[in-house]
Amino acid sequence: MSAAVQNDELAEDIGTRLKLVRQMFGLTQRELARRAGVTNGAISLIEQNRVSPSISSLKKILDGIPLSLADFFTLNFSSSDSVFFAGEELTEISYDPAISMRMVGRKVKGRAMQMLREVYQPGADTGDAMLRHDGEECGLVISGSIIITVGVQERLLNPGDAYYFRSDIPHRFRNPGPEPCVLVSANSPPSF
Amino acid sequence: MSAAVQNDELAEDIGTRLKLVRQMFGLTQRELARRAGVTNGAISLIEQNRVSPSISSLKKILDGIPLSLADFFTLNFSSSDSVFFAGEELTEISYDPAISMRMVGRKVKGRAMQMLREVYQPGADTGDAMLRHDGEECGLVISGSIIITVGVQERLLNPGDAYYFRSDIPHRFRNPGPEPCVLVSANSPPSF
DNA sequence: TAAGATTGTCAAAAATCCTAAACGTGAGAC
DNA sequence: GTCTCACGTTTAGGATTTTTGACAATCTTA
Repeated sequence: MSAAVQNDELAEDIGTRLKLVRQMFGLTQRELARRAGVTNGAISLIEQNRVSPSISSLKKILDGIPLSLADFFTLNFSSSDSVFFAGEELTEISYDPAISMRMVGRKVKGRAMQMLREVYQPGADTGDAMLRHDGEECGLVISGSIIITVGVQERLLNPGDAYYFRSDIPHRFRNPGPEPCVLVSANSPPSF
Repeated sequence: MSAAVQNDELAEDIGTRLKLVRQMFGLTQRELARRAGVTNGAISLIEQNRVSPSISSLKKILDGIPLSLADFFTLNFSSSDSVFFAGEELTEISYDPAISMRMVGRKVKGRAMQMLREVYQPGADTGDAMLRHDGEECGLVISGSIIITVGVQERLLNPGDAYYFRSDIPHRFRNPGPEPCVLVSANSPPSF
């Protein structure tokens, strides 16, 4: 279904920003309200910019995600932090994987990373219980194809396509095709 | 008088954070209130954590500084961002000025910088109208001594001592002593 | 089709924040 | 000393936010 999030060039207003963040984590107003210990009505009003929440309220809400105030205001929804990169965006990259990987997230501040080679057999699926952990994660599909879900975004990636996202956004990998999918991934900070 | 700001290892609460920021920019509650278009009472209550301000109020207040919400929550008051470095903290540094300068702010993310050699004659003073401009600024005293004021912090620096601060914090240099003061400074981004 | 659950929204009451105007303190000037 | 001024604090009341408890719209399932 890939209900692409509308990439407002700048999510300046708090309401839109909260809504984008909430959807990015796959939460409903009520679910987030339950976790945060506030009412769903409050979240509704805030997201419509009908009210300007107090810091304490916003903090409670973000704790339900969880996300720090600093991260909330720092989060950048502009396309330079985009989740997906088309294969042709990487055409000028050398075939050395270590180098091509860095190029995938070239607009993101450099960090120490560690690469992995992953193979998804036909039908493989990391499952409904979306993965979520600290750090950042990126990868490039080598052969076969795979459906990757990150927050509310979902896409079928073919050889040459790539991804880059924060690992604390719930994510899922599954291979619906008839052949194995091989991809090279990297995560930060190195955990293996 | 050097009313040293209490460096709470983590200024977690909004009130303390706002107070530190306000003092760092040399503003009184009333002056900030006037610039921001709120009342001084509101700022007083917020700084005492008697109320949790709404985002709109906090934004108005920060606009009076000015400082973005993202910067406000990101600002780090921990000692690793400290303003002053004792001379002995630099002892292991080679006598090459270009190298010693980078070591002064070694805990700060590296940035492109440009160095200057400055001489302050006896009585020299950059004046009451505190300097303020974009970028960052650091330096090391070579000979003589100088009183440097940065926000609410003030200190007499002797040869071997050094400083590092964000240039948008109001600052002032003056040499009350009988001999010229020579110091090597660097600022970022390069402006000369 | 209809029942049931889930979603986002809304109106009025309760809770919280912001303003206006006062107060107390401390530092200079005379 | 007293006067004056600037500072941060406090209080009462008006303004804004949050809760409570509903509502209609959209799915899911039978």
